[in-house]
Amino acid sequence: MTIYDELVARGLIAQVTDEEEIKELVNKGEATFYIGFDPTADSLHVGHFMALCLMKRLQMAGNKPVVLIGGGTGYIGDPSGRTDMRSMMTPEIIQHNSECFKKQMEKFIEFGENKAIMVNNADWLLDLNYIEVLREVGAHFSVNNMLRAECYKQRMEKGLSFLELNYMIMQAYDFYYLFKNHGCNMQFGGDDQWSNMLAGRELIRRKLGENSYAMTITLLLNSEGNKMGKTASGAVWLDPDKTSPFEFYQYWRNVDDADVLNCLRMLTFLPLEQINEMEKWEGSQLNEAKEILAVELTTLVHGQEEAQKAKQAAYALFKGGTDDANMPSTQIDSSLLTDDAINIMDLIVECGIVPSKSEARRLIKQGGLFVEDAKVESFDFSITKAQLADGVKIRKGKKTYHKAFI
RNA sequence: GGGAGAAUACCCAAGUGGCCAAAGGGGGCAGACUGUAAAUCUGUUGUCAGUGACUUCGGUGGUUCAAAUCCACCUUCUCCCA
Repeated sequence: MTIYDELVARGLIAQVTDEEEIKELVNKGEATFYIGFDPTADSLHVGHFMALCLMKRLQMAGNKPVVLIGGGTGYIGDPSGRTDMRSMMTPEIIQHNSECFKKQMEKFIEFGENKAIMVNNADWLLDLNYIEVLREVGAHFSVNNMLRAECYKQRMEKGLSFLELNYMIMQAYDFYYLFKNHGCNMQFGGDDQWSNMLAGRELIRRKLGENSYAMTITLLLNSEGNKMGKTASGAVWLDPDKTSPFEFYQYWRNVDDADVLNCLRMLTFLPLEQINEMEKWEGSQLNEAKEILAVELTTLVHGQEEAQKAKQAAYALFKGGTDDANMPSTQIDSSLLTDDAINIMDLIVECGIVPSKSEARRLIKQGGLFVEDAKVESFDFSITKAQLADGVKIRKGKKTYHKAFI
């Protein structure tokens, strides 16, 4: 199976500008493609992960990836798919975030001579001269057309600043710049980037009279049509300090039945035959598929060792095993103890299991808090120093486990 | 530049002087049922202390015994006209 067919079979491709030509380019390994990442946070998340996987797949097929860090576009903020204005980031934060991105990416993509390269559009965008840009680039854009683009349409109601309107132009310029200076003939991105990508393609055509290509990746949605990789407390991060390997594992272990196969296909590197085999699985057997998904992804992101630890921790907690060494834990400072003991509510707030004491109170009242698998019945329940010395297993509801020790 | 309007808790959205910690929905959390799933049903959802206190309705001041609600100014956004 050719790489292009595989991408299609995995459901990764949303839109392409020219299927036949792209197919040939990619299959022959002749594409130099770029994907842009805006440094909006200090860690990559699951959404980025998909793009990285795609890069890896294409790299394995001989194509050359260009990672573009949006150190310059970060100054503007992409309005696509957003209903509110992005808050502006300071240069220091952008710089910091860019560096965090770079570190994380190095784990996935091979950089180096004739391999992937990484560029930062701050290097060329920040020095642009306004008048020059208007003449050289702005002249090629029709505001009428821009406003027709899907990404701006949604914002016509809520309002769109001139700053944000320029995001498209900056991104188009990026593509043009990379085309000219790095021979980059293709751009990939999330499906919400489609209009921006077409704009770049258009710019290249008008300025250089050359053809370039664009392709978007299907957004990872769950069966309800929401973006995946989001939890109530925010995104699922790739940084182990922001989302622990155990939580990461659990996130995937807990996806809806309806979404498992999709995730396996789009996110893992398992052979398609193997995944198709799982399609026959039904009911509780899907739990196995979820486990495979969780192990595969955790391995990719955090390494095999962490993945196994997470799996074992999950087994210990949910299948009655004994190994509880790998669950999330918090060390309690002895200064929090009074008379060598700590109240259970204070303890779980300290561990971050609940955000406030009121919430802790509620939890206990509703019978959702367990210490060493025994339900906590009273607000006065407390844990002694001796117990903490051995490590105390705390459970909130059915799925949240935490260990406190001293 | 002129005119009209909006800002409420995680989100959407009621509320136009005391009965407002603030309806309703979504989301979240917990319970039951399950397969660590979905759907469903129940409870809960500002903070701190056990039936009470404190802080909240864009910001700052003011009127009043009493303000999310009235007034002034500021900020941000939307719409109409130029």
